[in-house]
Amino acid sequence: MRIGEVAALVGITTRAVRHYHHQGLLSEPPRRPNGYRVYGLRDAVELARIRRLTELGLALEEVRDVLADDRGRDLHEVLVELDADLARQERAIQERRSRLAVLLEKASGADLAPDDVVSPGLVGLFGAMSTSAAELPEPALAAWDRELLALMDTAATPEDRERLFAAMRPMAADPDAVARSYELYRRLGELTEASPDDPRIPSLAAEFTDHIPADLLALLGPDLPGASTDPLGAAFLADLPSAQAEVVRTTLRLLTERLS
Amino acid sequence: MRIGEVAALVGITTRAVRHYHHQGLLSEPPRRPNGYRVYGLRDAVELARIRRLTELGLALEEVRDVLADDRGRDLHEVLVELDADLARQERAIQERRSRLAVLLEKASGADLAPDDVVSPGLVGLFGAMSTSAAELPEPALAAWDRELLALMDTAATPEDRERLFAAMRPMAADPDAVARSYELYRRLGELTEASPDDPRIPSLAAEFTDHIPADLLALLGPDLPGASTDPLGAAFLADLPSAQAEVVRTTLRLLTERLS
DNA sequence: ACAGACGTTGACGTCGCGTCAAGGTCAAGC
DNA sequence: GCTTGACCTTGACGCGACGTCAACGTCTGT
Repeated sequence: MRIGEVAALVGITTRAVRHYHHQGLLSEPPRRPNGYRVYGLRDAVELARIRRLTELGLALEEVRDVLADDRGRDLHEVLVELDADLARQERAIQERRSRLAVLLEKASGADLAPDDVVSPGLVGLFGAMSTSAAELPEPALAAWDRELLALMDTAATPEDRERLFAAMRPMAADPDAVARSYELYRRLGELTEASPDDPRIPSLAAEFTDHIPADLLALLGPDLPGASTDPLGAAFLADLPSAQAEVVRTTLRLLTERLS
Repeated sequence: MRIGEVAALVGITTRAVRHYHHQGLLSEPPRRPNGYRVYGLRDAVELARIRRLTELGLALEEVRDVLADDRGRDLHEVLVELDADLARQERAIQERRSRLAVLLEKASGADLAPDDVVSPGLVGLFGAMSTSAAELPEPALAAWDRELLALMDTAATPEDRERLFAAMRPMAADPDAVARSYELYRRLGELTEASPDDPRIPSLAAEFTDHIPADLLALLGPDLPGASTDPLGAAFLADLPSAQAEVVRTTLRLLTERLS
């Protein structure tokens, strides 16, 4: 047989056959005087073996090792390992699909924005908030805060997220609390052009401080953004107009005091 | 923030961040006088968005399109398509795992050779044969035939295989039939050194012909290897010593006559 | 002053082939 | 004999999402 025939017989391309030669998986067969390779049935059987193993997901190098060692022990180990690997992949795909399912379900009712691609827990949190705030316009700064939450969603460990979202859920589900949050954000928004010593700053900071529930504060406590050492806090403050940054700084100071 | 800080914040490598810049997923931020990139919170949020989408399995190009078009319709289509793709992958993995499971189960009892990596149907067929022939030594040519079967396993369509294996199973499960097969193979093996006009050839061919059940012959009928046109038959005969090839040729001729 | 941890650009490696490019070979039909 | 078209040959680049040097400049702490 010539290369195209043997390739068609085992259902692969001629390119793949030559590739296997090149990688040392299959020894080069004899040639006709014109240079054409001549394959026998043994080659076809060997190719079929290679193909079955690669279709299982073995890398070509592993296939080569298996065919070289040529006895079962080694193959068995490889297959067990492969099965574990496939199991991992399967779980990963299922995880992704479940996240997708949440998104697609949500999208069937409402419109879908790119920043909505977050963990199911956070989707639930946002859903609760938007229900609570059904009639209220959302202040720009609150939307920004939501983006920050989405950012945290990728940064923290799953357990941390769970606890954080659990602590926030009561607030998100309470229409009064959400309305109060929006009111505070609105007043913060009014300070865009204010000077850093505006008289409204201390009182607004105090009200923000009072608005944070004790359990949520306790949870946040250990790593309250010091705004001095960590780059996240620094970038956060650097992005805000100075009066607003002052409110945040004061609020953080008050919260730290409340913790001690 | 510098690049390492923003990368750590969203849980990716600096190389990935620069890659995203290079691919146009994220615009280049301003630089310090020393050339260092300076990132703000918006960049971190954007990176987190990119990361969430890529983790779902979107290609960078798709992510770029989604972020560019920036409204839900397009994203929704992409996600539906993605879900379908993931579903395909999941099925493929499950298929592979189920084949692996058959192999691993079999391997726990007996030893495992590379050529045993075949379809479940064929594994069952071989299992039935080895049970039927528990006490008999397997002739070398029968082993060779088994390899050919494994070869067909990859070549034919699943339905063809199913029917073929179904037709062969009664023979494989019948100890008398298997013993008879082995006997014929043994006598074929004795012809390795014989001349092409050895007197044992016609009778052996006749016995082989009689040994094939009618239903199996009917199934094989349409594409009985003519040994003239198709390369598989030619290679098969070319690989055999001349006397044995003569037996095969005669048997094929007799079978063809029996069909007409 | 110097070590060590950061940053910069640029380029090559990964893996299993697909896909040209630039030819040579062969059987069939004119 | 000539052409056409299907096959064969080797060699080299492309893909996708970065990892990993290399060769170098910059900042920070002791």
